[in-house]
Amino acid sequence: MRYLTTLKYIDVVAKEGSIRKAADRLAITSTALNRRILAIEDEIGHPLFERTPSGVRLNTAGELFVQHIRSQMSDINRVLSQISDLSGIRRGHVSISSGAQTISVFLPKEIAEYRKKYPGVTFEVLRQNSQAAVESLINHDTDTAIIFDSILPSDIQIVATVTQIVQIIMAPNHPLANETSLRLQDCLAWPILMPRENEGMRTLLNVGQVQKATPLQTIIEADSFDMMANYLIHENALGFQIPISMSGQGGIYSHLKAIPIDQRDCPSGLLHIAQLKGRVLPVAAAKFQDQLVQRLNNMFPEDTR
Amino acid sequence: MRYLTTLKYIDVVAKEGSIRKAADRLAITSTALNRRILAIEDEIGHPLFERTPSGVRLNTAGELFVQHIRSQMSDINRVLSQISDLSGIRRGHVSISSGAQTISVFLPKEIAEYRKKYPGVTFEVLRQNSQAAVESLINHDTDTAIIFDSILPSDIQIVATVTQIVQIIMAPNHPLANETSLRLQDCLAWPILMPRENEGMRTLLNVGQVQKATPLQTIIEADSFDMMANYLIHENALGFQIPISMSGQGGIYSHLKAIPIDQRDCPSGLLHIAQLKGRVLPVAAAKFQDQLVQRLNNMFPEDTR
DNA sequence: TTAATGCGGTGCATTTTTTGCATCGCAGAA
DNA sequence: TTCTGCGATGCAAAAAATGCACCGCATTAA
Repeated sequence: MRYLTTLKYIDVVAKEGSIRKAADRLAITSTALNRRILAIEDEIGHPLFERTPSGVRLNTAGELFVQHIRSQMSDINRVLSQISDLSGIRRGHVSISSGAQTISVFLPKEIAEYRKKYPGVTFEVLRQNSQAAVESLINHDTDTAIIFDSILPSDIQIVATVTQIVQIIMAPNHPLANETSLRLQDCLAWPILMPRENEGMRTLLNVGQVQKATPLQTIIEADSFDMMANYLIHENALGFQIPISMSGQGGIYSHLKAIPIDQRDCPSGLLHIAQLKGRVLPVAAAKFQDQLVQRLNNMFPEDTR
Repeated sequence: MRYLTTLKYIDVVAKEGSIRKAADRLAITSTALNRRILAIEDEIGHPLFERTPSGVRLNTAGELFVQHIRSQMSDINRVLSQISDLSGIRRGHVSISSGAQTISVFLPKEIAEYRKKYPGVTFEVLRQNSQAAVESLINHDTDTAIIFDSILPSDIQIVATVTQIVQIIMAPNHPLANETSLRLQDCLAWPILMPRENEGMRTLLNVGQVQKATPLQTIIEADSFDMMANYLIHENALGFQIPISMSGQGGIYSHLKAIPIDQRDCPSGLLHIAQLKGRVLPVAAAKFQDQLVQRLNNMFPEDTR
């Protein structure tokens, strides 16, 4: 969209923090870019950038304006894809923030299924923790997010929620593999693979650890659940997981045993589908989000909120 | 905003229904305008207008696009006024749809009070019935609306609601002036001033009339409550009104007597403050709306919903 | 302290885009 | 039928955006 170029430019400058760098990336001269910015600042009657010796930085007005730009850009994309729909083209793009718990097994399956119906739709998947996912939604970098965390800021709209109990996973020949429920103290004797601090699940586990003062023997902290799952094949250790991560038929997880932690030791977590509040999603993203919500409802009918 | 000119042009063309007329209004040549439109249609890859021998008309894609344009335009205005706020200027513009019941006495008082605090804010008041008010909100022609009607479409967000009982108004020396409550049959003997069909109050009165099959002697149908109120000074007739219309200290209404209709004959109506769902109002409009809501709560504490 | 580097801003010639005029073809109206 | 008013188009003039060379300035490195 031609009329949006200036806005696009401003967005890039804001992101690069320097007019020259942005100009470079946009394949124009810094002069031209500089003048566009001066022109629009003049038109607004208020500067958008603070000039520093090392570049530029958005001031408050700039923050407001850039926020508007981003919402405008994603809205025009939505409108354009709706218009394409009219021509029967059915194309579009969906951008998703996903936590590590869902990105490996759950999400690929869902995307594949969606693309069977709409092969013209392209996807972009970002693996992000809760905080980064929220930021991406706010910046319009992603359309929808799958977040495993209890609380979300108020400018995020929760579209669906399921509760997920934390499970302990292990090799099928592990001595604990035949239990139906485990308490944290049962795990003291075994090496533990622990999710990293900024993962939602870690928060839940911390609750149990602090309350019970149970010093688990954490041998590995990782932010990749796949890595941890694969490790369990090689050592008789214990890892943690939530049901949705195990939902796939194939893969590593089908070789592992999952046993729920006793509720007294570790509260259940909440898995949310979320989007930016007040934003109208592009058709493709809205439909995909619908599919996710419906899938969660089907997979965990009793845990849906 | 320079980069919005093309969008503005499209909006005008859509409203005028003709490129030449629009060009005339925009003080440019039809050629230039025509080519801008062709260019953007080309860029979108889909026509926005249907060409007819007598002009142009939006097609479905155009409707979508124009909707986007309007929302963008009002959003940029919001952002700009926020930015002005940063400079401490405190200016802005509020555009209001109001029914005939509130436009005469209630609204001017509120606007005056608001402008005491923010003299830089300008106002635009449209007297519209329920349907037109809804349309104006959707088109972003107005920011907020005061609507006396029971049901509103789902794309309108109701911000506040008070119930308003219908009252019968008359000259203070009217034989019925000392009653504390009136039934419709009490009015049969007197000439009636009736609100017009598309007024919300008329709907309420129709309920009573149909149920009771009471043929009121309607001598004047009007869409101006002021006109009707003034008429009551000259003839011993009866009119209808709701409490909020009488709220002023001075004016015609202070010379008239208002007596509520018995609830069995005429249901209470709902007075809503409403805005377009999902829209972020400009600061000035948001503050004014807040003031209205608070005022209603204070005036009719027991009737607020 | 000085030289060097990298930043945003500016004057001027050049290129690109937009505009206006004259004109066409077309479809209803008179 | 002619006539009128509509959107579209070729072409030249006007306007806007761009690129180049260069400025002043602040920070950094020597």
